[in-house]
Order: sequence, then structure tokens, then C-alpha cells
Amino acid sequence: MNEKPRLNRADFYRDVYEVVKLVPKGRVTSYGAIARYLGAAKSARMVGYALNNCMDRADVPAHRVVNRLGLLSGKHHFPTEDAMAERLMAEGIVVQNDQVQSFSEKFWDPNEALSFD
DNA sequence: CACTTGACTTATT
DNA sequence: TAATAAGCCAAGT
Repeated sequence: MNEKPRLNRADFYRDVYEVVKLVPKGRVTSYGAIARYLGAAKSARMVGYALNNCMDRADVPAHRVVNRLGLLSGKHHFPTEDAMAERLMAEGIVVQNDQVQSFSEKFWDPNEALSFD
């Protein structure tokens, strides 16, 4: 299987949006998981960058993306400090102290979900 | 054109 | 176990 580690910037961003949109309601994923799914595990930062651009798009549930520890690392980028937590809790996710509770249970990995063959 | 910063992750000390 | 360093890639200054 030949892979293209170097995705086009625009494609990478677009893919990030796609994957984030694929995150089921009540679930969360991590930057690394998305990056890895896209074939750029080390480019987890770029995922965050992409999401920052996606903030203008209401169709991208960026609030479902947290860091690998389940921390709402991106909450500071939301319109309000608690917007991210509020949205997550509105979807049934328990967030406390800016941290997703039962993160392991709520964690949704695109690699697993899409590899359900 | 070079340097700094950033919604991260993994490895090493 | 916790703290620090390095790796990664893009965008802004």
C-alpha cells in the first residue's frame, strides 16, 4: 500500500473537517487520532490549526476534538470559555474541570471506526 | 527569506 | 511518576 505522507495542505484541512464531522454525537476524538488516520501522526498540531480555520464553519463539531488526555485544550479558542464543555455536555458527554470524564469510553478513533471491516 | 508560535504527541531523563 | 526535550508542519511576523 503506497501512502502519501505529505498531503496537500488544503486536502489535509478538508480531510480534518471530514473526519471531525464523522465523529458520532456523544463521542470525542483526539488530534493525534485524526492526524494518524490521515497518515500524519506527527502533524497533530496541524489538526488543531485546521480546526481553528474551521471555527467559522458551524458544520464542523470542533468541540468533539480534544487532546489525547481528554482535556479541552481548544476551549480557549471558542467564543466563550465554557462553550466547548457546554456543547459536549449537551451531547451527553460529562466534562469536569475541562476534562472529559470516561474519556476512554467516549473516545472515538476514526481508525477503528472506519476499519470496521 | 529567517524566526517565532501553535487546539499535539512521543520519547527520554 | 513527573518534568524536559525533540519532532512535526504550517502560517504569521
